[in-house]
Amino acid sequence: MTDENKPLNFIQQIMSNDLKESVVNKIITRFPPEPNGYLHIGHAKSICLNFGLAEQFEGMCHLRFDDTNPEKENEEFVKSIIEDIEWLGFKWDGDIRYASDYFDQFYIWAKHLIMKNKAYVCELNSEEMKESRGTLTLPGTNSPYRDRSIDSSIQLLESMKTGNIEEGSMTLRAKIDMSSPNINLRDPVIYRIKRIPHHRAGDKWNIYPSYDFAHCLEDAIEGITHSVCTLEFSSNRPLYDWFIDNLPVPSKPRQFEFGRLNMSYSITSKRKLKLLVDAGFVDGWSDPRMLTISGLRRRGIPPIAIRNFCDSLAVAKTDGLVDLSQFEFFVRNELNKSASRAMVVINPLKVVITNLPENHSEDLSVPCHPELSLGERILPFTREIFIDESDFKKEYSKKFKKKLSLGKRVRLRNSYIVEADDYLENKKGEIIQVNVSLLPESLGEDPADGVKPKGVIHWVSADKCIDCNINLYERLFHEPIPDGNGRDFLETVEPESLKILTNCKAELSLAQAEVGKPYQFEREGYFCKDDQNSDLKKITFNQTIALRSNWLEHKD
RNA sequence: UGGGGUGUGGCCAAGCGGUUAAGGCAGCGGCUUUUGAUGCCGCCACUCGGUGGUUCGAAUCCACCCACCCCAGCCA
Repeated sequence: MTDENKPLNFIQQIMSNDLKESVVNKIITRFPPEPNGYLHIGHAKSICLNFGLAEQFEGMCHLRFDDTNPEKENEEFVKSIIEDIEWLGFKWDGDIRYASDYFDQFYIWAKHLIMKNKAYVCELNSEEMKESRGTLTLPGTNSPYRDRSIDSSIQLLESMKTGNIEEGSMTLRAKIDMSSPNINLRDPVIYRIKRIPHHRAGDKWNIYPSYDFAHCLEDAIEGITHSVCTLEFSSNRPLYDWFIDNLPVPSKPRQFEFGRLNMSYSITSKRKLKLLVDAGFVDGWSDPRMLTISGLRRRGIPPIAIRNFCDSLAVAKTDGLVDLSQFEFFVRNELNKSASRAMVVINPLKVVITNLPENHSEDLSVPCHPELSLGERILPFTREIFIDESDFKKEYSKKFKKKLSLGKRVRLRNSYIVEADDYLENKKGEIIQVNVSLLPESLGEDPADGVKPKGVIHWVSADKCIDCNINLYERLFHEPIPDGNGRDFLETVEPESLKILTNCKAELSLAQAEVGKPYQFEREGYFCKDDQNSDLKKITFNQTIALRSNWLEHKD
């Protein structure tokens, strides 16, 4: 799985060293999602990192839901997260864990801090607390409740817990240093009152632990050795260490931060993705235009492509912007290897092969892949076929040499060579039919006269095909950094990013297309059957990604 | 602005005092091809945010400066 030629990243170096010097004897990592939204490609990087590290160093990786805020969390999100991790192909060690399983222990440790005079119940409301916290340059001032007695804090915490105190009126705070240059250390909140039930803990609690208090303790309880998170938590690390140092925890985990993944023309923020979903800009969390794991799945991107992409990413402390094309490379690379080939005409134009009898029908057996033995499929070849509108033009031009024009010939992919004789137009001057003649001996052979066609085009039998819809996608945002320089990212949403084509013609074999299986529609791109808009009458295919094209109009 | 972090080609990134400054993506040129796909070949930083210094030798060490990111939720 891991490439030995690749130099170790800084976390691997630390782990390798910790093992060598017996700082730890086994690496234990964790992936700790908050169930308040769906996972996206940024999480995939973290998943691949944490699970990958555990595998590489023969350690363990836990899956733990950081469910400390019942206001935003629910079971739907828990379910989707589990589904996405499994789909990516990872298996966590032991049972699924939940921060809420440790609530009793957290409470005991909170009282422990009070007893050691390291925490106190504060009656400042949020505005007052904000004022007394100071600013980046000014130190904060001590809360008037900072020196209240230990007994009083213990009693008030108990009342907070049992639901006798109004929300927002009291908090439990760590007693650290109101003048610390690190604002996180200015008596941070440990517990806040939320008199709402928890999706797992029920109505047992009216107070819930804050992230900073809970996260390090969860890690310590589970024996996590290396708690890997993203860069924005760097200034929380001293607080992480403070709790670990001041509580009788069973182990001493350490936190390490790496740069999160940003992708051009995309949003990798759960909060902002939720905005897109809630405002109806997209078709739910699994809209194929979003880089959510479920969106990528619905779009037909193989999990291995996501993993290979994530593994190619640097684990460092720089926060860069990865070009979407870098991801697309891994998608095409995987799909080219694994996708079955098929022919689908997206904008059909009727072609009549005039030198074939009316009822001509010939079954061509053709391979499903140019190199791999993925089997064969039957292609019915008949007198009337469809080709794509863009593959015929009356006049030949050098630029158009690979396509069909009057007097010129092309190869029908997997079939015969035809030559265009004439065409029919409607009143509007649109071409509605092309008449061609077929070169009889040209199946699998070069033409007898030695004039080889320059191009190959795809086609579908007009009578023996299926109708289908095709969803074509463009990037969801028209700015490389949708939320760049203070802009509202919703304003950069591209309204035309989904194009639905309803008159497409697919080869017969695609009637049996399976959801989750990738297909290459030759000369067009990669597609998959949509799991939401396909029915027995008509299938919808989602475009995964177009084929690369080096062909430029201005050349030739 | 106090604190924390980061600056190597269009993008990502290796580099850890002595290399002609890896590699990938993108781009460009060519060959092959019954997918203008794939594959293959070639090109693409006299220079590492800037300026000084240390050294026989600096992207790597030191000093100062500049730019960008994160922290002032009872979010995570």
